[in-house]
Amino acid sequence: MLGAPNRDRNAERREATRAEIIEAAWDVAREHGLAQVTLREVARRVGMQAPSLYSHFASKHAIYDAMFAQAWGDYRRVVEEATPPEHPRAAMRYFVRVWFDFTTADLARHQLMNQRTIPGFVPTPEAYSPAVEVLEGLRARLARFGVTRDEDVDLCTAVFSGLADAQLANDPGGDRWGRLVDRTADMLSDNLGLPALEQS
Amino acid sequence: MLGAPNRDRNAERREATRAEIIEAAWDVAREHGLAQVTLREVARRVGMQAPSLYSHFASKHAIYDAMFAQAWGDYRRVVEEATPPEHPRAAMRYFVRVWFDFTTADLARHQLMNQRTIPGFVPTPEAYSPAVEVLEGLRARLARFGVTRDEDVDLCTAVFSGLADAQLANDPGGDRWGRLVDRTADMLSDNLGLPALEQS
DNA sequence: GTCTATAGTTTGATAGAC
DNA sequence: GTCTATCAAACTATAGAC
Repeated sequence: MLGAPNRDRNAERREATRAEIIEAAWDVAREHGLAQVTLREVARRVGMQAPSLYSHFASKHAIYDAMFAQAWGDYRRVVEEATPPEHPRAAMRYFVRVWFDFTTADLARHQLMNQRTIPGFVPTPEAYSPAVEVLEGLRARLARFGVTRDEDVDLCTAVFSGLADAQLANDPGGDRWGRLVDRTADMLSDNLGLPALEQS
Repeated sequence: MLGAPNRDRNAERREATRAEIIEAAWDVAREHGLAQVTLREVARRVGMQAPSLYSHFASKHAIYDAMFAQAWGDYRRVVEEATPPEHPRAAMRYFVRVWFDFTTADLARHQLMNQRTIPGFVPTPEAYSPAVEVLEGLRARLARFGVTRDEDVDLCTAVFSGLADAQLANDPGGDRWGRLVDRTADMLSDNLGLPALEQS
């Protein structure tokens, strides 16, 4: 009898090709804009003809979908691997900072993650699930500080993204709103009634 | 000699046609999305053939440009005609409310005013000027309350738009973030050190 | 799995008659 | 100022050979 190999080299290469395509799509998005991603250009960069992409993705939207999932998956990993400070106020600063830095680092990624800029594109539930988990993670972390009401969490998310949006929209590549991260976090902490930092 | 007429009926009708075209474009944008506005569909609604639009606008972007100018002009008018409350804290609530209601009332308009969702479209300086004036107006009004530093104004604008963005992105047509308008305004007032409302 | 060839569609814009 | 006719281009997607 033939022993079943414990690695599927075909599947591995297939997955590698998919990753290559997605990476090329990100490159195009960053250089020319998210909506300007074309199959021809993506294919050109991976050394294929456009129709060959259909061996790996069912449609162009499927590529966007994979990019969406990857982006939110990356952010989830960033959040999960990091260890926020113990103190609630310090943690709040940390949450805002991590979100701000991640979001403002890549405009195309921000547009895909947080805006509906691609006509007709709606992420599939599977692609969307990392985003849901991120929000649940935030909810859980805030709950440890006694922040449990939906409206409190909603206030946080709105203020978080407002800051990053303003930075990208009005001063891309700059620091004008980045300088307000700590202050904004403290403002939220005040409003939520988080305990003051002990002074020594 | 011929007396010069004091009304140019041709110019008036021309202007009326332009307005009609812009209105049709808004209708399409609201029904199908801002990026899905096509000259054919706009023309159809005003009873023209697509090429006829070029008698009134030099390009499709010129239509977007006029829409952009109109949207910010409308908001400027709303802000200028309104009389905010005297008290700083009440005024802050008022500012946020006006912005929130105007922005969330029309997603397509919001995308055109505040996001860069149309590939390649950049508003002309003339179209942009109402937006600048709105910001200057806010700056002036905040200055009356002693809020003069750029970073204070930046904080306000970021929080304002964050709230409206969250509403449109996560609960369009709903009220989940609308309920946070007053609270958010108060949070800003606290942070800016605005005087407390006198209690009776 | 990649290719060539091409279908099929949509779109912005121009030329020129009236 | 509006029309018809048409261009020119771009794009996604499919069919079928290899």
